[in-house]
Amino acid sequence: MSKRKISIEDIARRAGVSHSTVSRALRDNSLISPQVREEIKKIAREMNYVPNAVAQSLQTQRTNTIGVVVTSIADPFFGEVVEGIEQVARTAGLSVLLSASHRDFEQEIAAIDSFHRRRVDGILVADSRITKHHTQQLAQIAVPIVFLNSQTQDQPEMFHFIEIDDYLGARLAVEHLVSLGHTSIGYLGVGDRSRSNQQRLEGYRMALTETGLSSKTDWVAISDEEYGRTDDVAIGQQQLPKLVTAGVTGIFCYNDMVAVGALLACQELGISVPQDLSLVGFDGIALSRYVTPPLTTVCQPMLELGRSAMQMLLDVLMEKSVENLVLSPFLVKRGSSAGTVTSDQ
Amino acid sequence: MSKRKISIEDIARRAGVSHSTVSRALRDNSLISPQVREEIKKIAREMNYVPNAVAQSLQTQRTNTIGVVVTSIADPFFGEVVEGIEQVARTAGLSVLLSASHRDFEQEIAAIDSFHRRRVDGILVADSRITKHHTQQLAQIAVPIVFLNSQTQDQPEMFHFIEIDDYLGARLAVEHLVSLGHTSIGYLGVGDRSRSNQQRLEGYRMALTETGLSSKTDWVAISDEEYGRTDDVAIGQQQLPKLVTAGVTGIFCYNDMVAVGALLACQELGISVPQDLSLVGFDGIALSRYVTPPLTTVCQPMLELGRSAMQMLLDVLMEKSVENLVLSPFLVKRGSSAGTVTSDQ
DNA sequence: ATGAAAGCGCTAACAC
DNA sequence: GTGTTAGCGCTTTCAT
Repeated sequence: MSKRKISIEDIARRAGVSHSTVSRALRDNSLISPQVREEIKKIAREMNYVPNAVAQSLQTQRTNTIGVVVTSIADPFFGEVVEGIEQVARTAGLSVLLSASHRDFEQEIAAIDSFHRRRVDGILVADSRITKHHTQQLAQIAVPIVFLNSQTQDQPEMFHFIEIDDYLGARLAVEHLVSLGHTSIGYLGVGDRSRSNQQRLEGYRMALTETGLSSKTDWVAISDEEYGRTDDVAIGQQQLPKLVTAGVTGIFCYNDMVAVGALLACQELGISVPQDLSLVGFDGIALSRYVTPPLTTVCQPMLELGRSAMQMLLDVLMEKSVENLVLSPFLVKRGSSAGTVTSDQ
Repeated sequence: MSKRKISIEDIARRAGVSHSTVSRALRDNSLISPQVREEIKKIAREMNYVPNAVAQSLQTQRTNTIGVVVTSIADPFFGEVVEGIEQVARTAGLSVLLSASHRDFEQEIAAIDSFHRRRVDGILVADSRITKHHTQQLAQIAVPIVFLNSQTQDQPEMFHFIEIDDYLGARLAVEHLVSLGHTSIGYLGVGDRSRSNQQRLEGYRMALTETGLSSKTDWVAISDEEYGRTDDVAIGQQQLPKLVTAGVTGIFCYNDMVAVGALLACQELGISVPQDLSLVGFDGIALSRYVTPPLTTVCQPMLELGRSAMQMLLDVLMEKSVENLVLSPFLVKRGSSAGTVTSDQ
């Protein structure tokens, strides 16, 4: 915190008033005569006074700070989300503390705990791994928490959450492929994201069933847990061959990075996308637009996810009533998917 | 800051000791008898005591928090950098406050000011727009600041900085193209990043001169300021045709996003990369690996940039002597560049 | 309209 | 070893 700074006492002394008068003047309290108020402000400016937010926080019991936990800061998905969060946080005069959980339960708790000690006004947790078992400890915290796309099966019902409709997303992807004429549609998923992966898989199965199609067991490829630690692109690359062997003509991928991996594998294997195989991603990260062919993908409104989550937290802080939110993803058709009725077969 | 929490007073009362004894016990002060210490810790645990970092900060004059300013949180480049920062910050027990400047001078100052009020222990600013004119105001701050890849021409010499060698980067790019046999090499830059863009352009010119080649004026395309607000991909797309018309066979692009834009434009114009035209990017963001063809690019060690910057700040805080750092970029050859001696011309 | 005094929760001299 | 006291810089009754 460096050298001693100017305090309201210093200003008070210089202005020949009490420190409480300074405090009031600086905060435009209506009871201070306009003249002294201006005089005090002038002196404060001259002395380069910078209010000490720490002292203010101790007194007011508000830090005007929120904590945000994401799995990885470098992940383009969370980049967008945090951008959205920060935008509305700043507008509301709140600063954001950022921490990474690396999809590790311990680190997630550690981050939340650190925020708790720092007395943040609220916490946002993306991709949480917290289950009901730990609800107890968290309940103590008494700090408003909003979960974004929580990955736990049993959402602690006492907290607020906002999430994207994975079932709907999966349905959009599958229906798109079906509408293109595909009948052998696979799913390429990841092993360690319990909830979203599971719901997308379920959604995929449901959509298939509803359209009168079925899914063979070998049309679903999920990476082993061991690969879970690898990056998603690698997962896509490793798993793609299986699905091709299984004979699918269209694949719904867990997310865009996985889809990119699949695309890379196709290039290596001489499989043309979308002529030989259609690929659909999930998320709609910037990257999806720039690969060749550009990815057809189920977009999550990432910026809005962040913005709305922050707005929910703001509402909680202002003690408004808050409804949990389920956001709808939307399909963006691009070059990686096409019909099966190939002319040049 | 929510409801009233347990304080050391509460624990003291319950343990039948004074609050300072509790304070000492909790912090393993050697003067407290082991038995009471454990007893107190036990009680603290039972009462779910969570130390109030705000009060600690007010007393110790340290917040164990640093502030980080980047131009955009969603930018993949800064994502990596911040990831690096957060890693070493957390290891050192520091939390990070994150804010975006959107390449706007006012917002940058506002962010720094906000950090100042919050009494952060140190500040990291990436892509700063601060010039000597404002050095005065900043000097008052008396908070250690480390600049990362400062974009101002006149670096305030009183602060620490770490940056990447743009001249060397440009040279690597140009020499690579030259070694491939190119003699008509262009530069595709952006209009609003004064320093890095200028140094890369200069480096490009120097490298050309050194290898005995020249550069025609229309071999350099810089987007207008107006496009500056658009995204880099759009800039690349818009500017590429000019350079092609000018007859270059190889282009050094300001960064990867610009290069991707150029690549997209090529695809539309039916220009094959690298057969008809070689492209070299800058940064080495993940995306560069996944476009087709993958980008040959001058990589900045992004994670290391963040880590080292944070380490520098840590050193400053521990009052070690600190040297400014200039990091070297390195070339990664991939598919977007190739020789000019085309066989099928 | 302004000042005096208490207190937010903690650490650290200084006593004993 | 442990308690007493002061104080970090601010906001906020309560007097006047």
